[in-house]
Amino acid sequence: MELDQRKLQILRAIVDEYILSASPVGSKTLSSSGMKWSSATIRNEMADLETLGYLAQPHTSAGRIPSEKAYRLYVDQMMQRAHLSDEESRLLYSYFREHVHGVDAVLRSTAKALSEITHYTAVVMMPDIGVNRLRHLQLIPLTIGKALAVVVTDAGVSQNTVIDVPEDIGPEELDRISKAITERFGNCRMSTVSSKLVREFGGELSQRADFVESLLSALCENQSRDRRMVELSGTTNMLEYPEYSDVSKAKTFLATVEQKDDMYRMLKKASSMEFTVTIGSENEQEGFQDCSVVTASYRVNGTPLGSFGVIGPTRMDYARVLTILKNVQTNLGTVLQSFLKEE
Amino acid sequence: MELDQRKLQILRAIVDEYILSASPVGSKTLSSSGMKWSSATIRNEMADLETLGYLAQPHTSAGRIPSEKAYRLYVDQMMQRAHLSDEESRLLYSYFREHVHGVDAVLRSTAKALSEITHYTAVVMMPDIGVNRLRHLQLIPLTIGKALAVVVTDAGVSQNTVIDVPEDIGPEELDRISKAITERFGNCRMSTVSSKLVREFGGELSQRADFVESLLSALCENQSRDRRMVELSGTTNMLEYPEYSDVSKAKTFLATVEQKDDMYRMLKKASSMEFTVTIGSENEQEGFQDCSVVTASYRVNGTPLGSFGVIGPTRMDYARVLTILKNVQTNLGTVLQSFLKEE
DNA sequence: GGTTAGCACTCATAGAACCGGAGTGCTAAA
DNA sequence: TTTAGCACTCCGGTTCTATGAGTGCTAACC
Repeated sequence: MELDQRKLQILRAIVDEYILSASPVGSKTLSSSGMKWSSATIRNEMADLETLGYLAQPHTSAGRIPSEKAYRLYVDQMMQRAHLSDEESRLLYSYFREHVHGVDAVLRSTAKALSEITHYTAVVMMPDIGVNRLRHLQLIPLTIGKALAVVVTDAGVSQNTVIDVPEDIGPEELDRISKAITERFGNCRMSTVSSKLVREFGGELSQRADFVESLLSALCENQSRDRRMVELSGTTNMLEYPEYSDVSKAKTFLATVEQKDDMYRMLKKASSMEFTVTIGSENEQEGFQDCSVVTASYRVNGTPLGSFGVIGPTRMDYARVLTILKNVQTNLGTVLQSFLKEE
Repeated sequence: MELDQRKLQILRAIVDEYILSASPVGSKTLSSSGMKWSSATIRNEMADLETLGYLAQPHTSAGRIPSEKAYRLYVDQMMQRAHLSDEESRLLYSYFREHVHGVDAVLRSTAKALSEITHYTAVVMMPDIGVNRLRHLQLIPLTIGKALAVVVTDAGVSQNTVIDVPEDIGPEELDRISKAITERFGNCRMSTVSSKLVREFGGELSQRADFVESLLSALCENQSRDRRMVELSGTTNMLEYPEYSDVSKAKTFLATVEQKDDMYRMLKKASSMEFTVTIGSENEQEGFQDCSVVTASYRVNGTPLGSFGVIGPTRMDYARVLTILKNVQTNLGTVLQSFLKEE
């Protein structure tokens, strides 16, 4: 069933107002603030919108609040593009100018910027290493039987990994192996640097095939096991909204958001889409039933590397958040590009 | 003014009870739970204790709550040693058995263990690099003009640092410089590897003295600027205590605890002491006026490397926390020792 | 027909009044 | 010196009431 023009207009006004005030919107409020119909007319329309499932009443004789269905409609069709003030976009940009020490730092800085500007909670996924190209592998001896593997890719530096080394491999040989791998696989995507290729390749590496294989699997495992691959910021911002004036609600939210595994899965899933908006119960996470999550992917040369997003109450300012995300997306694209310029 | 035996006994009972219940303790409660005096007697003593400043009354006709002065006395003189159940100490120990991938991982695991076992907020300071001995320095070329410096010390791995490199130094030379520095300064304390020594030393290094100098200063600066040098865990545990059922209080607490710079300073200061107990307003931090902080230092061969601690409400279970910290301290000492065995 | 004014009705919220109970301080007796 | 007793205080919870924002419905209006 199609909503006519007037219904749409009223619905939008209600959503806009509710996003701002967080309290149910009444017909009088609307008619006295720039609506050209009387409160009675609006009342009738609101009753219709309620039976259609776009509005809900906390109790009789309260105003209406938007349902999730309404937010969905709002986001998909009705929302008007928000505008960032010059100062805001300058502020936003400055976050990317300051820290240029590698991809990780930029992404962490992104999380901070997002949370500070939106006043919601921001979450940023560190890029999957698989799509990146190997620049340099260095094995550094630690103690007997242990070494540190440092992987540098075209997108920056990955986590260091502590690996086991057969006792008969000395520091010099580690160095030689590092050089051989770097030389052979430099500029290959990490995901293709598999043990298969190693076995096919002759020379020094083939003699140490077992070791190299275990090395690579250790690198991959470390990658997937590492929980620090999502950066959070502004978790406590949520405590400012009346939705979370109840401590127990705040606690479940904070607990959910700190499940880095879940956050990672969520962002990973979203990274194939340019933007996603997930409203209330559309979220898989138990603790996000009253939240909305808005994400954007960051990409370099069209390849999606990962995603980042903002988590807020369902009545979040979607328009504003989306423009901010769009802004960050392009900024981030430019900065990341600069890390890969000599592809 | 000295407190007689009976006053002490009553005071202790009040503190014990208040730590448990979080609500003011009345004279009847005490007399009916194993105290050998009548409520009237206890009442008189409580009145005395109040004028002496050890107790406070939230309002007339409420029970008494301990003042900070009382906690101080309790901690310094009256507290009885708490006992950990076998299961608890086994659990505690298991945290140190699981993750043995380097110092950082152990300390992170420590934070988690502390917060989970105490149900308070735990904070652990990463060790200062200065006291450690250099094992290996590796410079890895990133792009033109940039390189990654990886420092391995006897205590494990430090953060990686991105440094600037003069354009006329190529990958091979970086490698040679790495080796030269490693060879010359291997086993020296990081703090003594200063540019002075570099200048005094002949050979390749002296030709590149400027670069090496800037390299070392970059390493030191990175060390001091890095905000990730304190690990937090269980920040949201505090929301479970009635002290923080008010969201605004919870927010100020969380905000304070996330000031990693301040936390670092606090722990750094405490690391010269074996244990510290800081009660309420004794804390420098604004947001900790209603909290107590208990810390312990971790040391290897007698040298203090850093410290860790627990933050909770002033009515925290000091006895229990202290035994747990003591336990962790020895465990940590043993584990860290094993990283340095081949000194 | 759609639109609007008017009116009775609902119900959450805030404040006032009230009460019970836990706890005190003081006094007097043991 | 200790304790029983008693009057008093005051918080916290409950109940009651007034207020007002907001509704649905009806009837008049254009």
